This record gives sequence, structure tokens and C-alpha cells, in this order.
Amino acid sequence: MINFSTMSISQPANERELLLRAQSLAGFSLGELAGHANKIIPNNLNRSKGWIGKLIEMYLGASAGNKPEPDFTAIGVELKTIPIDNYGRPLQTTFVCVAQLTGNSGITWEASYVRYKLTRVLWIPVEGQREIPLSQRRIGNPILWSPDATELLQLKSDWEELMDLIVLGKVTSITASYGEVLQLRPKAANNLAVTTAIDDLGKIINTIPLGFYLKKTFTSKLLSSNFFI
DNA sequence: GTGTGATCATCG
DNA sequence: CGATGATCACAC
Repeated sequence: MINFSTMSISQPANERELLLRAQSLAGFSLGELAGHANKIIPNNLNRSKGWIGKLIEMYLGASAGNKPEPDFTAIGVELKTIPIDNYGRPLQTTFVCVAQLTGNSGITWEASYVRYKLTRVLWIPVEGQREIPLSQRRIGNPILWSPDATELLQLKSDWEELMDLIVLGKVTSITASYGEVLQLRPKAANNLAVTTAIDDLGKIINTIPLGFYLKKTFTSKLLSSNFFI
């Protein structure tokens, strides 16, 4: 493992450096990483849902903070930790970004945040079974990924279908079952959270904020088909 | 509230 | 038992 201090870690200068850094973490447990960084390990993730992501971000020198940009802004790479089972299959869907529910006239897939976020992603698989104590869960081999032509088409058509629902004022009838590989689900502090959207008459309404998520079938394929690269 | 990091937990 | 809907923490 690279001898990181617990303080600030420089951003990787390029993809190769980032990948090497990520590869150096593979095989270590969360307990080892947390201990090395003098971080306290929570008993579970119930009240620390983003904890693993933040820990890995720190080790890799991610920089975007809570700005709507790729984590490694300078080199245009987004970081995603993804919980996996014994067979390397995802245990959860993957959050991509929040969905703008107003002001979408004229927006195209090419100019969308979903496209922007998913152009280049560094996936870090992490053992995610709840039976494994957090400190014993191990980091897997990273995968530097860009969507291939097929994946791009799947994402684009789902995005267009979902955006049509938003633009046409059908927001309140959206469920997570729309979309083959991409879905819209609540993304909020709780179900009292509110944002603005438009109804089918074009009037402003209040509704729960939604986010785009990648379904497990999609991430499962990309993880398995890129594993041996 | 919005956006980051996500996973929890209930229900069919 | 998995997917959908709900939720947690934090920065600003």
C-alpha cells in the first residue's frame, strides 16, 4: 500500500496514476484502510451510508467535493464504489446524479449530466454483504470504464424516455420500473423533501426530488466483462 | 433545498 | 428475497 498520510493527498495527474493508486488498494480491508488513515469504523452503514465512498475518495485524492462534477475533475474521471457479493455481482443500484425536473426544454442526451457523469468511471468494487463486518470487507480490483456503443445506446434511450416523462409533466406517475438500465427513484433526505416540477398542464408543482440510478443488471455486466482487462 | 457519498428496509 | 421507495450524513 502506498504510504499515504492522513492529511491531504494529491490528485492523480493522469488516468494511469489514478489506476495504479486504485490497484494498490485492492486486497486491503476497510479496517486496514481506516486504521491507516486514523478513521473510526462505524459498526454498520445505517447512519454512515457514504462512508466507504468517502474513505476511498480520500485515498485516491478525489477533488470535486459536492460540486456536480466528476470526482477527478482535471482528468475527467468519476469515482464509484460499488458493493458486490461473493460472485462479484452488485448488491445495490448505483446513484448517478439528481434529475432536473424543470427547465428541460431542448436538453439533449449529449448535453445531459447522466452522459457527463458516465463518460469515464473508475469502479471500485467492495465486498458488501451485511454478514461481513465492515472492517473485514475487502477492496477489489478497480475497473476504468467508458460505456461501449451498446451501453451508450441503452443509456440514451432510457434517458430520453425518462426525460420525456419529466418534460411532459408526468413526474408524479414515474416509478422505478421505467427504464431498462437507468431508472428514476427518490433522492432525498426523506419523503417530506420537496422540489419543483411541472404537471401535465405546464404548471409548477411540488414533488419529491428524483435521482438517476443504474440498475444492477447494467453494472453487473460491465463489472464482469471488464474484470480481466 | 441541492448536491455529494450512497445503503436501508419494507413489501409484494 | 429482490426491487422500489425511503432514508442517513454532511457541506454549503
